[in-house]
Amino acid sequence: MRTPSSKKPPVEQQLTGVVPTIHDVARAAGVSIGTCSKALNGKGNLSVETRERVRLVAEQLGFRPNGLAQSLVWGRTFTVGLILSAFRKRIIPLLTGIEDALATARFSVFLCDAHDDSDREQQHLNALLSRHVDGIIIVGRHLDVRPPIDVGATGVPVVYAYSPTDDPNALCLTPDEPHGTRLAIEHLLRLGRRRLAHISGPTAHIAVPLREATMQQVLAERGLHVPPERVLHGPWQERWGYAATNRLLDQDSSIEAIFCGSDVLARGVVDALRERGVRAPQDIAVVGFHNMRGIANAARPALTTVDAQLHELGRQAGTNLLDMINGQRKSGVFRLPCQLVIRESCGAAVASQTHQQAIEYDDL
Amino acid sequence: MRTPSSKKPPVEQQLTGVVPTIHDVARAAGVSIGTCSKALNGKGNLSVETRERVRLVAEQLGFRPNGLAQSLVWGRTFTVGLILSAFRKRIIPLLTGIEDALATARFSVFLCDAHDDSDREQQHLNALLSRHVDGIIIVGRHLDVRPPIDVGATGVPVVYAYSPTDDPNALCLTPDEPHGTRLAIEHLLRLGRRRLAHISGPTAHIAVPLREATMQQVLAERGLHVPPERVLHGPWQERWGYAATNRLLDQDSSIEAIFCGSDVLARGVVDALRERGVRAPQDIAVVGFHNMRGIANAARPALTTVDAQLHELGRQAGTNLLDMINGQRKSGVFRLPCQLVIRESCGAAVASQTHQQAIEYDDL
DNA sequence: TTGTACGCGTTATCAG
DNA sequence: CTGATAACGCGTACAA
Repeated sequence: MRTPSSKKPPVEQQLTGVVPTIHDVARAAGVSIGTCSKALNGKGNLSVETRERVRLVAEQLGFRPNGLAQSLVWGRTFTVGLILSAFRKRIIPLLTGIEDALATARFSVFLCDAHDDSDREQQHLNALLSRHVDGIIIVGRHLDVRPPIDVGATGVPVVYAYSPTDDPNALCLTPDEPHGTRLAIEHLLRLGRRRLAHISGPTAHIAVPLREATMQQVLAERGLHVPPERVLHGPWQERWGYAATNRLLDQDSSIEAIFCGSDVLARGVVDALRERGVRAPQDIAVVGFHNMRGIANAARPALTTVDAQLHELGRQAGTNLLDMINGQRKSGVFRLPCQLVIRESCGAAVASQTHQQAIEYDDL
Repeated sequence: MRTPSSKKPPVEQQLTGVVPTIHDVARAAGVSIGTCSKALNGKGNLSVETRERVRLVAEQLGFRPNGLAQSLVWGRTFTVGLILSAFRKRIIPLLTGIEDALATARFSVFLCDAHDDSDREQQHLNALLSRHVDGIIIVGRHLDVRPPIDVGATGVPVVYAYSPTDDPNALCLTPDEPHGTRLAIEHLLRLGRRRLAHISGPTAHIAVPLREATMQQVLAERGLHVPPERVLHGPWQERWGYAATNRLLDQDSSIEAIFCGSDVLARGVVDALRERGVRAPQDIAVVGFHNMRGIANAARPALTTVDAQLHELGRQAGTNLLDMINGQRKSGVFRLPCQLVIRESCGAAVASQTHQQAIEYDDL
């Protein structure tokens, strides 16, 4: 039998009082806990009077149902796990997109940072599974294919966002960088630029050679080509963009445009051009990648760049996961379109300063 | 009575088999669930043989205790809620610090983004409380004092990280920016700079006037002072740092050093100096704030700047919360020391490029 | 050394 | 219209 006062002092309820359970509400309202539950959840047939009375009492006591007990009964927790290979600036829009979609559906999100360590990733995964999350989102570090996670017999749905995996019946959402590259190159061609150069990062990760190949392909469709000596690889640093530009222009003054593997590099590029007295975009147009707003807007001229739409990708990862949690089966790799953001460094009226009005006013 | 086979098909266990409970383990091992529990948790007195047998069976079945049920029994969930006023780049080190401390203690973290909306914050808080988190960390948007949250009668411990609150018995950890400012100014004085200028952001948030006041105070201790015309406020943009520098030098060529309210501004400053032919640091030394590595290292010269040690602050927020969860009572506002990172723009040997070796090699 | 039975807080299915 | 009572999965005193 249940001791009526299993709580310490059943007296004072307000200040530092023990949190009330449904038993307390039932007792205070003079009904059974069954009735109480029905009253609060709007189920069953109850007299309007009792229902209201119970609700009032619950309100007064500050009753809040214990989610653990609910989850145990429901077999659902309304939580999802978010495993990050690493916590980087660039994926913030992705994270907010995911959070948006899930919080809207009243799901809570477990944040797990694997620190690029597969052991830690496994630990987090185990924790998530014992907490019975309803779904999992994996955000990889690069766009390279990553190994799939093993949820065992739990059947917990998994979505891979950003980096895909090679498990054929997993759902992967990844930015369509070839599409973004195509947008950029076609934009340059439309503006009459023919003699391009490409400054990018280390070839170790798939994204770098992929962008380069796509660039060449788009150009090839017009019978054009970027010769090897106008393609330069180095570290992802402004200084490399700067140095590469100087190296490039020292040996070839006929270049009409530079397509960069990132905004960081592009900023180094425009700095180098300005200091050489080369006008951008009139003499040489520049296009970046990633649309890092701070960098792109601070550059002189502000950078035209490819936006991977990571917030939208995150949102879709979230909603797709919710669908899967609701029983839908989904799989395959989906590449989401990019968008070209046009600023002064290529295509926008040089005088326009509208983009700069996006003041980062919170940067304290 | 409990139906022995409450699971659908008690046959296949491996592929897509239902996840086993402690009952399944007990049955498979031929013991009662009580014995089973003890065997798995190392409690009670069991024969080594049974204990091993049970453990083996559990292993084979891939048994994983249901955390919900455990939490219900323990009265603890080993989870904490992390409420962010807004998700900004700058607080990433803070977040990783928090995650580090908590994950090490095997706590899971609920990530809640309030989007600068107090209603959403309240919703997240309610969700966290019904999920019975063991503790909560609040990360504000600015360094200004923020309103406290109300955990009602739950007694859930709360730590405010970054921005403090005015609840006298709350625990707040916030960077000691006056200390950081003092480090910067004293560094400048040590290098013999006397005629300083200050370029900063909008005065709306406390951090801006506070840094300025501290600067004046440190100078006053040496009988020095920065006159109002050498203190400039504007938006947090590189362009403002650039413009402010030009305005400053147009009317006063005797300035020996510029203390900036952020690295973003400082980068605009060094660009302006270079383009005017003013040498930094020889003619004018420059100090920034925040140590945003990308910006600070890309600037020419690389920026000497104040680091708020947010990773460490996050770590301490985590460990302090764990202490409170374990029963310790803590309160008060604690200001954590900053650190001056010396680079070429003020104090470091100009030729040294060591800092730049911190290549952000993952910036794909 | 092992098993039984109760409790954690809630929902849901029955009788009444 | 309302009240017992059985789950949900686990930990643990207490009994055997």
